[in-house]
Amino acid sequence: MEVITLKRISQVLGLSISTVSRALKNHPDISANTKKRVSELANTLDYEPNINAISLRSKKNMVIGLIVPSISGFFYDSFISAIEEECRTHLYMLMILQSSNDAETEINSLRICRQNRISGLFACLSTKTTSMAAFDKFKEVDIPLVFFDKVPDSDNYNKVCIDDEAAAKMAAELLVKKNKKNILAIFGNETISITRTRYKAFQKIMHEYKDVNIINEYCDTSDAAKKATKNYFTKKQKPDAVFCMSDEILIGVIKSLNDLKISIPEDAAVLALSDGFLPKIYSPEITYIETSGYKLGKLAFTKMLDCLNGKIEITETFTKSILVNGASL
Amino acid sequence: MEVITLKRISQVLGLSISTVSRALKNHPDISANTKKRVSELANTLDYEPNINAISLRSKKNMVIGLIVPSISGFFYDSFISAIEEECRTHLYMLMILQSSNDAETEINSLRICRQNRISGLFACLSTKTTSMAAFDKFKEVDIPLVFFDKVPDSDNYNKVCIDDEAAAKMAAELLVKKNKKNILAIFGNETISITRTRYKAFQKIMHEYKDVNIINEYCDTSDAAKKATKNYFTKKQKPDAVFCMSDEILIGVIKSLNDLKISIPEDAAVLALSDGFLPKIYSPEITYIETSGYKLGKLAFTKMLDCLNGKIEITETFTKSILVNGASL
DNA sequence: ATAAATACCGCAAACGTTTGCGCAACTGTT
DNA sequence: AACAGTTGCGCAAACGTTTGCGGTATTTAT
Repeated sequence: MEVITLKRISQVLGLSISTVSRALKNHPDISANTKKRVSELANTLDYEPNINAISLRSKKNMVIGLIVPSISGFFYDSFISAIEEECRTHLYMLMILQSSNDAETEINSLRICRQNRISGLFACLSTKTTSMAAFDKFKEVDIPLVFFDKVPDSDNYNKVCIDDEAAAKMAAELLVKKNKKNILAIFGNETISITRTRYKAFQKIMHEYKDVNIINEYCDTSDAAKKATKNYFTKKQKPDAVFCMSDEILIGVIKSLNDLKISIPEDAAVLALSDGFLPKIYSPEITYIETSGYKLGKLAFTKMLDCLNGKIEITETFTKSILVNGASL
Repeated sequence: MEVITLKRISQVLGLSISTVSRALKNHPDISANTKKRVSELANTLDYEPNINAISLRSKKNMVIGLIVPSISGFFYDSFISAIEEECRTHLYMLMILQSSNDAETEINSLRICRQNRISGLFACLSTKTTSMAAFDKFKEVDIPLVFFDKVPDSDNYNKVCIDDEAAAKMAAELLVKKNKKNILAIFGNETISITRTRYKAFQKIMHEYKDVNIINEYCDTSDAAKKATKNYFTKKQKPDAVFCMSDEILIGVIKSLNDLKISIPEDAAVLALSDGFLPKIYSPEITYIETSGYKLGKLAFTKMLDCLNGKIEITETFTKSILVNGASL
C-alpha cells in the first residue's frame, strides 16, 4: 500500500502542500472548514508524518542515545526501563547500544550516535575506556551528555550516581544499631570506584565503634563470595551478620548460608546493597539499601531534559538510597 | 562547532556536492587525486553523513523496532541483548519500546514505529492485546514483522518461539523418568499462547502414564505460585515434585518450599522452564529446561534478515530447548 | 465609492543526500 | 585533421517537511 504524505493529501483535496501542513498543525491562517477536511482525510488515510523529513528540516531529531556495558543485568535493565518510559512520554525515541565493556565497540557506538545526530546521550563508561576524546566530540557540538553509574573522574561532565557513600554509611549504621558485633563485610572488585567508595564509607562508620569486629573481604564473583562465606561460617566463631556490597555477592552469600543450614536472621543477619529484585525472591526477604537503577534512570532523564532545555550548568547529582526492610536483619 | 556536511567539504575544496558525495563512495567517475583530497578533508573535519537525509532520500532507514512488555525481566533483557548485538553488526539501529502489557501503550508504540518508518519490527504481544489491526498496518506497507515469545494464534504472521511443546514434553518425560508420582504443575497466565502450548504438551505426556497424579494450577504471579505451593504442601498427601512453567513461578515455589523447610530434592523435586539465570542462584541449583531469550533473539534476527532480503515466506520457527542439570531433581 | 484591513491560501526555498544526465576536456585512432 | 571514445566533473531533481513571504479575494472602515 502506498505511503501517505502531505503531497498525497494535498492532491486529493486540491490544496497545496503547505496548506495541508498548516491545517494539520492548526495554524490560524487556515479556515476551519479546510482544517476539518484535511484532518478527516488524514485520519482515514492513516497519515503519519515522516520523522526523517522532520528531523532533516529541523536539524533536530528526537533520538536519545544510550550506551551501556550490557543490557542484561540486575541494574542496567531497570535503568534502561526508566529511560525508555521517560523517552516515550516525552516523545523521544531511544537508541540503545552495548559497549560490552570494550573500548573499540564503545567508540564505534559513539560514531553511530553521531551519525544519527542524536539530541542527547546517556553513557556508562566501559571498564576499558581510556580516552574521553570520542565523548568530547559531543560536547563540541553541544549535544547533552549525561554519564551514569560508571562515570569519568573529571568534573567537566554531567554525572548522575548512586550515592554510594550514603548507602554504605546507612548500612554500617544499621548493623551497629542492630547490635551486630562480628560482621562479615564482602565487597566487589577492588579496582572499580564504586567499590572503593562503598568500602571507605563503610569502614569509616565502623571505626567509630571499637567493640564491633569487622571481617572485610573482596570478592569478584558470586562464587568467591560463596566460598568466603563458607570459610567464615565453618569456623567456631561465626559472624552474626553479613554485609553484601552488591547483588552478585548476595547470591553467593545466600547460597552458602543455605548450604550450611544457617537460619536468617536467627543465626546470621544479612544486609545488602541492591537494586531490589533479588532480595525479594529469597525467603525470608533480604533487608537491603536500595541502589535503584530505575530511580537513577529517572534522575538521569530529568538532568537530560534540563540540558535539552538549555540549562548548561554541569552537575553531579545522586539518588537517595532508602532502606527496604525485609526479614533478614 | 559547525556541523560538517558534503556542502561544506565541497566549498572548501572548490568542488560540487555531487563530486564529493561520489568521491566518498569511491565512484569510478572520480579521479584518484580528487578522492584522496576529499577523503582526507572529510577525515580531518570528522565528517559523518547525516542519517536523516540518507533515510529521507532512500525512503529506507536503518531502524528496527522492538516492542516488548518490559525491558527488565528474566527473559526479555537477554533477548534484547541478542537483538542489539545483531543490529549493531548489521548497521541497524534499534528502537525499543515497552508496552507494559497495556493495549493502549502498545498501539501508541506501534504508531511511533510507523512514524519512524522503521525497516522491520520485532514484537511480543502484550497480555491485553485484543486486536491485530495496528500490527496489520505494517504488513500492508510490507514492513517485516517478526513476533516472538507471545505470538498471535493466526499463522499469517512470522513467529519465532521457544519450542514450548518440546520443552514441556521434555519436562514431563523427565519427571516420569525420575519416578515422580504426585506432581504439582504450575502454569502461568491461562490466556497467553505459551501457557496453553506448554500446558497441552505437558498433559499429553502425562496422560500416557495413568499411575502419575498431576495437580494443575494456573498462577499469574510469583505470589500466587507461592500460595498454591503452600496450599498443596501443607496437606497430608504432599506432592513429590513441582513443575514450574516459568521463572516467575519458580520464585514463588522456592519461597514456599523454603518457608516450609521442605528439602530439595529429598522431600520434593523441582523442575523449571527457565532462561537460566534464576535456577543458578538457588542452592541446590534448580534443574531446568533452558528457554533462552538470547538464543531466541539470534533466531529472530536471522528471520528478520531474511525478510529484509526479500524472502516473504511466512514461517514459524523454534529454538531447541536443552536440559540443564542442577541438583533439584 | 475608495482605501485599508483581514482571511485564506500558494510559491518556493531549505534541510543533506544521492543519482541520472549532460558537458567539457582530453586521449587515441584513422 | 577529423572523429569517436574516455575521463572527470557539475547541474538539477528528488525524498517529505516547514515556513517566510506574497498574493488574491473578501470584509470592514471611511
